[in-house]
Amino acid sequence: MTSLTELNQYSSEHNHNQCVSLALGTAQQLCNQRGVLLTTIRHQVLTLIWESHKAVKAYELLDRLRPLQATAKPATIYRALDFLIEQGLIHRVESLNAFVGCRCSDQQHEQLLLICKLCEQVDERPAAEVMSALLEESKQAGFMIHSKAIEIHGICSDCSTK
Amino acid sequence: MTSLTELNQYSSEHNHNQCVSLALGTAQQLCNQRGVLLTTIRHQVLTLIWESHKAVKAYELLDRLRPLQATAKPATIYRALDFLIEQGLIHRVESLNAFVGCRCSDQQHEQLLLICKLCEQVDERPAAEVMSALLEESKQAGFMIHSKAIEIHGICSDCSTK
DNA sequence: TAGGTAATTGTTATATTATTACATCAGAAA
DNA sequence: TTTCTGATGTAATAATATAACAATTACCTA
Ligand SMILES: [Zn+2]
Ligand SMILES: [Zn+2]
Ligand SMILES: [Zn+2]
Ligand SMILES: [Zn+2]
Repeated sequence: MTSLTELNQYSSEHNHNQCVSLALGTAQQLCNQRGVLLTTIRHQVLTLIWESHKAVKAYELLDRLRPLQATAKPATIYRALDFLIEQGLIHRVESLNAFVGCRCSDQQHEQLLLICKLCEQVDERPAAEVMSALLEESKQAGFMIHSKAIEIHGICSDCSTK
Repeated sequence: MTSLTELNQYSSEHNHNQCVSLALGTAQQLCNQRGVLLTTIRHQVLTLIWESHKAVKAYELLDRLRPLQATAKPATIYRALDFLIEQGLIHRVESLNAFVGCRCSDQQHEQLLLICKLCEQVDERPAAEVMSALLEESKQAGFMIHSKAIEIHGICSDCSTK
Protein backbone atom coordinates (compact mmCIF):
# COMPACT_ATOMS: atom_id res chain seq x y z
CA MET A 1 0.00 0.00 0.00
CA THR A 2 1.18 3.48 -0.85
CA SER A 3 1.71 5.63 2.22
CA LEU A 4 0.54 9.23 2.33
CA THR A 5 4.06 10.50 2.79
CA GLU A 6 5.30 8.93 -0.43
CA LEU A 7 3.22 11.51 -2.26
CA ASN A 8 5.09 14.29 -0.53
CA GLN A 9 5.98 16.17 -3.67
CA TYR A 10 2.65 16.82 -5.35
CA SER A 11 2.66 18.94 -8.44
CA SER A 12 -0.14 21.12 -9.69
CA GLU A 13 -1.11 18.35 -12.11
CA HIS A 14 -1.03 15.44 -9.67
CA ASN A 15 -3.83 12.92 -9.36
CA HIS A 16 -5.70 14.41 -6.47
CA ASN A 17 -8.26 11.62 -6.30
CA GLN A 18 -5.42 9.52 -5.07
CA CYS A 19 -4.67 12.01 -2.28
CA VAL A 20 -8.29 11.97 -1.23
CA SER A 21 -8.85 8.25 -1.24
CA LEU A 22 -5.57 7.69 0.57
CA ALA A 23 -6.41 10.26 3.23
CA LEU A 24 -9.91 8.95 3.80
CA GLY A 25 -8.75 5.36 3.80
CA THR A 26 -6.05 6.07 6.33
CA ALA A 27 -8.47 8.07 8.45
CA GLN A 28 -10.99 5.25 8.53
CA GLN A 29 -8.29 2.75 9.36
CA LEU A 30 -6.85 4.84 12.19
CA CYS A 31 -10.27 5.45 13.67
CA ASN A 32 -11.01 1.74 13.59
CA GLN A 33 -7.72 0.96 15.30
CA ARG A 34 -8.38 3.55 17.97
CA GLY A 35 -11.99 2.63 18.57
CA VAL A 36 -13.30 6.08 17.71
CA LEU A 37 -16.06 6.89 15.27
CA LEU A 38 -15.52 8.54 11.92
CA THR A 39 -19.18 9.49 11.76
CA THR A 40 -20.95 10.71 8.65
CA ILE A 41 -20.48 14.35 9.57
CA ARG A 42 -16.81 13.89 10.42
CA HIS A 43 -16.25 12.00 7.20
CA GLN A 44 -18.01 14.69 5.22
CA VAL A 45 -15.99 17.47 6.81
CA LEU A 46 -12.75 15.60 6.23
CA THR A 47 -13.76 15.07 2.61
CA LEU A 48 -14.53 18.76 2.20
CA ILE A 49 -11.16 19.69 3.67
CA TRP A 50 -9.51 17.36 1.21
CA GLU A 51 -11.12 19.00 -1.80
CA SER A 52 -7.80 20.74 -2.27
CA HIS A 53 -4.43 21.24 -0.64
CA LYS A 54 -5.50 24.70 0.46
CA ALA A 55 -6.33 25.51 4.04
CA VAL A 56 -10.09 25.98 4.47
CA LYS A 57 -11.92 28.29 6.87
CA ALA A 58 -14.44 26.89 9.32
CA TYR A 59 -17.37 28.92 8.02
CA GLU A 60 -16.49 28.05 4.46
CA LEU A 61 -16.69 24.39 5.47
CA LEU A 62 -20.01 25.15 7.11
CA ASP A 63 -21.37 26.59 3.86
CA ARG A 64 -20.18 23.58 1.95
CA LEU A 65 -21.51 21.13 4.51
CA ARG A 66 -25.02 22.59 4.68
CA PRO A 67 -26.19 21.08 1.37
CA LEU A 68 -25.30 17.70 2.87
CA GLN A 69 -26.41 18.36 6.45
CA ALA A 70 -29.28 20.79 6.48
CA THR A 71 -29.08 21.31 10.23
CA ALA A 72 -25.38 22.11 10.32
CA LYS A 73 -24.42 24.98 12.64
CA PRO A 74 -21.05 26.44 13.70
CA ALA A 75 -20.86 23.94 16.54
CA THR A 76 -21.29 21.11 14.05
CA ILE A 77 -18.19 22.19 12.18
CA TYR A 78 -16.08 23.03 15.18
CA ARG A 79 -16.87 19.71 16.82
CA ALA A 80 -15.88 17.83 13.70
CA LEU A 81 -12.71 19.92 13.40
CA ASP A 82 -11.85 19.29 17.06
CA PHE A 83 -12.23 15.58 16.52
CA LEU A 84 -10.16 15.53 13.34
CA ILE A 85 -7.40 17.55 14.99
CA GLU A 86 -7.38 15.29 18.06
CA GLN A 87 -7.01 12.29 15.80
CA GLY A 88 -4.24 14.02 13.89
CA LEU A 89 -6.15 13.85 10.63
CA ILE A 90 -6.00 17.57 9.96
CA HIS A 91 -3.90 20.51 11.06
CA ARG A 92 -5.05 23.88 12.20
CA VAL A 93 -3.07 26.58 10.42
CA GLU A 94 -2.78 29.13 13.19
CA SER A 95 -1.66 32.02 11.04
CA LEU A 96 -4.67 31.61 8.75
CA ASN A 97 -7.38 30.46 11.15
CA ALA A 98 -7.90 27.64 8.74
CA PHE A 99 -7.61 23.90 8.44
CA VAL A 100 -5.76 21.58 6.12
CA GLY A 101 -5.64 17.83 5.66
CA CYS A 102 -2.69 16.02 7.19
CA ARG A 103 -0.71 13.93 4.74
CA CYS A 104 1.12 11.96 7.40
CA SER A 105 -1.59 11.20 9.93
CA ASP A 106 -0.21 7.72 10.38
CA GLN A 107 3.19 9.08 11.31
CA GLN A 108 4.97 11.98 12.97
CA HIS A 109 2.90 15.07 13.50
CA GLU A 110 3.71 18.71 13.92
CA GLN A 111 5.59 19.17 10.78
CA LEU A 112 6.61 22.30 9.05
CA LEU A 113 3.98 23.99 6.90
CA LEU A 114 4.97 25.83 3.75
CA ILE A 115 2.08 28.09 2.82
CA CYS A 116 1.97 29.67 -0.62
CA LYS A 117 0.61 33.20 -0.83
CA LEU A 118 -0.33 32.77 -4.47
CA CYS A 119 -1.90 29.33 -4.90
CA GLU A 120 -2.66 29.05 -1.15
CA GLN A 121 -1.57 25.43 -1.11
CA VAL A 122 -0.06 24.11 2.07
CA ASP A 123 2.86 21.73 1.86
CA GLU A 124 3.67 19.68 4.92
CA ARG A 125 7.24 18.59 5.44
CA PRO A 126 8.93 16.51 8.13
CA ALA A 127 12.03 18.73 7.97
CA ALA A 128 14.08 16.50 10.23
CA GLU A 129 16.98 18.96 10.51
CA VAL A 130 14.70 21.80 11.52
CA MET A 131 13.06 19.64 14.14
CA SER A 132 16.31 18.43 15.63
CA ALA A 133 17.67 21.99 15.72
CA LEU A 134 14.48 23.00 17.44
CA LEU A 135 14.88 20.21 19.97
CA GLU A 136 18.43 21.28 20.68
CA GLU A 137 17.41 24.91 21.06
CA SER A 138 14.63 23.99 23.48
CA LYS A 139 16.97 21.80 25.43
CA GLN A 140 19.41 24.68 25.82
CA ALA A 141 16.59 26.90 27.01
CA GLY A 142 15.39 24.25 29.45
CA PHE A 143 12.04 24.34 27.69
CA MET A 144 9.78 21.27 27.60
CA ILE A 145 7.96 21.16 24.27
CA HIS A 146 4.27 20.25 24.22
CA SER A 147 3.35 21.36 20.74
CA LYS A 148 4.69 23.29 17.79
CA ALA A 149 3.33 25.55 15.10
CA ILE A 150 5.86 26.17 12.37
CA GLU A 151 4.26 28.09 9.56
CA ILE A 152 6.26 29.55 6.72
CA HIS A 153 4.60 31.93 4.28
CA GLY A 154 5.96 32.62 0.84
CA ILE A 155 5.86 31.47 -2.77
CA CYS A 156 5.92 27.80 -3.65
CA SER A 157 8.10 26.34 -6.39
CA ASP A 158 5.15 25.76 -8.74
CA CYS A 159 4.10 29.39 -8.51
CA SER A 160 7.58 30.86 -8.80
CA THR A 161 8.36 28.90 -11.98
CA LYS A 162 5.15 29.92 -13.74
CA MET B 1 24.29 51.24 25.90
CA THR B 2 22.85 47.84 26.72
CA SER B 3 21.13 46.21 23.79
CA LEU B 4 17.79 44.50 24.17
CA THR B 5 19.20 41.17 23.16
CA GLU B 6 21.78 41.16 25.93
CA LEU B 7 18.91 40.66 28.35
CA ASN B 8 17.91 37.51 26.51
CA GLN B 9 17.83 35.30 29.59
CA TYR B 10 15.42 37.03 31.90
CA SER B 11 14.49 35.28 35.10
CA SER B 12 11.29 35.61 37.03
CA GLU B 13 13.05 38.06 39.35
CA HIS B 14 14.66 40.25 36.73
CA ASN B 15 14.42 44.02 36.74
CA HIS B 16 11.55 44.51 34.40
CA ASN B 17 11.71 48.30 34.51
CA GLN B 18 14.90 47.88 32.58
CA CYS B 19 13.14 45.81 29.92
CA VAL B 20 10.47 48.46 29.57
CA SER B 21 12.70 51.50 29.39
CA LEU B 22 15.01 49.73 26.98
CA ALA B 23 12.12 48.71 24.73
CA LEU B 24 10.51 52.13 24.74
CA GLY B 25 13.83 53.87 24.24
CA THR B 26 14.72 51.66 21.30
CA ALA B 27 11.24 52.12 19.84
CA GLN B 28 11.48 55.90 20.01
CA GLN B 29 14.93 55.82 18.49
CA LEU B 30 13.91 53.55 15.61
CA CYS B 31 10.85 55.64 14.86
CA ASN B 32 12.96 58.79 14.77
CA GLN B 33 15.44 57.17 12.42
CA ARG B 34 12.67 56.00 10.16
CA GLY B 35 10.72 59.22 10.16
CA VAL B 36 7.56 57.61 11.54
CA LEU B 37 5.57 58.78 14.52
CA LEU B 38 5.42 56.99 17.82
CA THR B 39 2.26 58.87 18.73
CA THR B 40 0.80 59.01 22.21
CA ILE B 41 -1.61 56.17 21.52
CA ARG B 42 1.06 53.98 19.96
CA HIS B 43 3.39 54.70 22.84
CA GLN B 44 0.67 53.87 25.36
CA VAL B 45 -0.20 50.60 23.62
CA LEU B 46 3.44 49.61 23.43
CA THR B 47 3.82 50.41 27.12
CA LEU B 48 0.78 48.30 27.96
CA ILE B 49 2.15 45.39 25.95
CA TRP B 50 5.40 45.69 27.86
CA GLU B 51 3.72 45.42 31.25
CA SER B 52 4.88 41.83 31.22
CA HIS B 53 6.52 39.23 29.02
CA LYS B 54 3.16 37.62 28.41
CA ALA B 55 1.32 37.93 25.14
CA VAL B 56 -1.67 40.26 25.49
CA LYS B 57 -5.00 40.09 23.67
CA ALA B 58 -6.23 43.05 21.64
CA TYR B 59 -9.41 43.55 23.66
CA GLU B 60 -7.50 43.29 26.90
CA LEU B 61 -5.29 46.08 25.64
CA LEU B 62 -8.40 48.02 24.74
CA ASP B 63 -9.72 47.70 28.29
CA ARG B 64 -6.41 48.85 29.68
CA LEU B 65 -6.11 51.70 27.22
CA ARG B 66 -9.56 53.16 27.84
CA PRO B 67 -8.67 54.80 31.18
CA LEU B 68 -5.96 56.68 29.27
CA GLN B 69 -7.89 57.26 26.04
CA ALA B 70 -11.57 57.57 26.75
CA THR B 71 -12.52 57.34 23.08
CA ALA B 72 -10.56 54.18 22.36
CA LYS B 73 -12.34 51.65 20.16
CA PRO B 74 -11.29 48.33 18.59
CA ALA B 75 -9.94 50.18 15.56
CA THR B 76 -7.78 52.31 17.84
CA ILE B 77 -6.05 49.23 19.18
CA TYR B 78 -5.77 47.36 15.91
CA ARG B 79 -4.29 50.41 14.18
CA ALA B 80 -1.70 50.81 16.89
CA LEU B 81 -0.94 47.09 16.76
CA ASP B 82 -0.60 47.20 12.97
CA PHE B 83 1.84 50.06 13.26
CA LEU B 84 3.90 48.39 15.97
CA ILE B 85 4.07 45.16 14.00
CA GLU B 86 5.08 46.98 10.81
CA GLN B 87 7.87 48.66 12.71
CA GLY B 88 8.95 45.34 14.20
CA LEU B 89 8.35 46.57 17.74
CA ILE B 90 5.97 43.77 18.66
CA HIS B 91 5.13 40.30 17.42
CA ARG B 92 1.77 38.82 16.78
CA VAL B 93 1.56 35.37 18.37
CA GLU B 94 -0.57 33.58 15.81
CA SER B 95 -1.41 30.58 17.93
CA LEU B 96 -2.75 32.81 20.72
CA ASN B 97 -4.27 35.71 18.80
CA ALA B 98 -2.17 37.90 21.04
CA PHE B 99 0.72 40.30 20.97
CA VAL B 100 4.06 40.47 22.69
CA GLY B 101 6.87 43.01 22.83
CA CYS B 102 9.89 42.32 20.62
CA ARG B 103 13.17 42.24 22.47
CA CYS B 104 15.29 42.56 19.37
CA SER B 105 13.48 45.20 17.37
CA ASP B 106 16.79 46.72 16.35
CA GLN B 107 17.96 43.42 14.90
CA GLN B 108 16.81 40.25 13.17
CA HIS B 109 13.11 39.58 13.30
CA GLU B 110 11.00 36.47 13.01
CA GLN B 111 12.61 34.57 15.74
CA LEU B 112 11.44 31.49 17.49
CA LEU B 113 8.89 31.98 20.24
CA LEU B 114 8.89 29.73 23.30
CA ILE B 115 5.50 30.10 24.94
CA CYS B 116 4.99 28.77 28.46
CA LYS B 117 1.62 27.21 29.21
CA LEU B 118 1.99 27.89 32.91
CA CYS B 119 3.39 31.39 33.37
CA GLU B 120 2.37 32.42 29.83
CA GLN B 121 5.64 34.23 29.28
CA VAL B 122 7.00 34.34 25.76
CA ASP B 123 10.70 33.96 25.22
CA GLU B 124 12.09 35.08 21.90
CA ARG B 125 15.19 33.39 20.60
CA PRO B 126 17.29 33.89 17.46
CA ALA B 127 17.87 30.11 17.20
CA ALA B 128 20.40 30.45 14.40
CA GLU B 129 20.61 26.69 13.76
CA VAL B 130 16.84 26.36 13.47
CA MET B 131 16.73 29.26 11.06
CA SER B 132 19.49 27.96 8.85
CA ALA B 133 17.92 24.49 8.79
CA LEU B 134 14.69 26.17 7.82
CA LEU B 135 16.41 28.07 5.04
CA GLU B 136 17.96 24.86 3.74
CA GLU B 137 14.63 23.06 3.85
CA SER B 138 12.89 25.88 1.97
CA LYS B 139 15.65 25.92 -0.58
CA GLN B 140 15.23 22.19 -1.20
CA ALA B 141 11.51 22.71 -1.62
CA GLY B 142 12.07 25.62 -4.00
CA PHE B 143 10.06 27.78 -1.63
CA MET B 144 10.69 31.53 -1.32
CA ILE B 145 10.17 32.62 2.27
CA HIS B 146 8.30 35.85 2.95
CA SER B 147 7.58 35.42 6.64
CA LYS B 148 7.73 32.88 9.42
CA ALA B 149 5.74 32.01 12.51
CA ILE B 150 7.58 29.57 14.70
CA GLU B 151 5.67 29.10 17.91
CA ILE B 152 6.57 26.44 20.43
CA HIS B 153 4.24 25.72 23.34
CA GLY B 154 5.35 24.00 26.51
CA ILE B 155 6.79 24.59 29.95
CA CYS B 156 9.61 27.07 30.50
CA SER B 157 12.64 26.34 32.64
CA ASP B 158 11.48 28.64 35.45
CA CYS B 159 8.17 26.84 35.71
CA SER B 160 9.59 23.33 35.45
CA THR B 161 12.11 23.90 38.25
CA LYS B 162 9.54 25.33 40.64
C1' DT C 1 1.49 82.76 8.48
C1' DA C 2 -1.90 80.64 5.54
C1' DG C 3 -3.15 76.96 2.74
C1' DG C 4 -2.72 72.39 1.06
C1' DT C 5 -1.66 67.54 1.81
C1' DA C 6 -0.96 63.26 4.06
C1' DA C 7 -1.20 60.79 8.23
C1' DT C 8 -3.70 59.92 12.26
C1' DT C 9 -7.66 59.43 14.96
C1' DG C 10 -12.89 59.34 15.87
C1' DT C 11 -16.99 56.89 15.12
C1' DT C 12 -20.26 53.55 13.67
C1' DA C 13 -21.34 49.51 11.91
C1' DT C 14 -20.46 45.00 10.69
C1' DA C 15 -17.79 40.81 9.47
C1' DT C 16 -15.42 36.81 11.01
C1' DT C 17 -14.13 33.28 14.17
C1' DA C 18 -15.29 30.46 18.09
C1' DT C 19 -17.56 28.79 22.42
C1' DT C 20 -21.13 27.67 25.88
C1' DA C 21 -25.11 25.57 27.56
C1' DC C 22 -28.71 22.67 27.38
C1' DA C 23 -31.84 19.55 24.87
C1' DT C 24 -32.28 15.45 22.09
C1' DC C 25 -31.02 11.23 19.97
C1' DA C 26 -28.82 6.74 18.89
C1' DG C 27 -26.31 2.85 20.13
C1' DA C 28 -23.89 -0.16 23.53
C1' DA C 29 -23.91 -2.19 28.05
C1' DA C 30 -26.20 -3.96 32.05
C1' DT D 1 -35.94 -2.47 29.53
C1' DT D 2 -33.09 0.73 31.74
C1' DT D 3 -28.95 3.16 31.88
C1' DC D 4 -25.02 5.16 30.21
C1' DT D 5 -22.15 7.34 26.81
C1' DG D 6 -21.02 9.74 22.91
C1' DA D 7 -22.78 12.38 19.16
C1' DT D 8 -25.71 15.78 17.34
C1' DG D 9 -29.40 19.66 17.38
C1' DT D 10 -30.26 24.25 18.66
C1' DA D 11 -29.94 28.92 20.35
C1' DA D 12 -27.50 32.33 22.13
C1' DT D 13 -23.48 34.84 22.70
C1' DA D 14 -18.47 35.69 23.16
C1' DA D 15 -14.17 36.93 21.10
C1' DT D 16 -11.54 38.65 17.36
C1' DA D 17 -11.05 41.77 13.50
C1' DT D 18 -12.14 44.97 9.58
C1' DA D 19 -14.46 48.51 6.60
C1' DA D 20 -16.03 52.94 5.57
C1' DC D 21 -16.26 57.61 6.13
C1' DA D 22 -15.76 61.89 8.93
C1' DA D 23 -12.90 64.87 11.68
C1' DT D 24 -8.60 66.28 13.26
C1' DT D 25 -3.70 66.89 13.45
C1' DA D 26 1.06 67.26 11.73
C1' DC D 27 3.87 68.84 8.30
C1' DC D 28 5.37 71.05 4.21
C1' DT D 29 5.65 74.87 1.31
C1' DA D 30 4.10 79.14 -0.88
ZN1 LIG E 1 -3.63 16.19 -3.90
ZN1 LIG F 1 1.89 28.43 -4.92
ZN1 LIG G 1 11.23 42.00 31.67
ZN1 LIG H 1 6.66 29.38 32.58
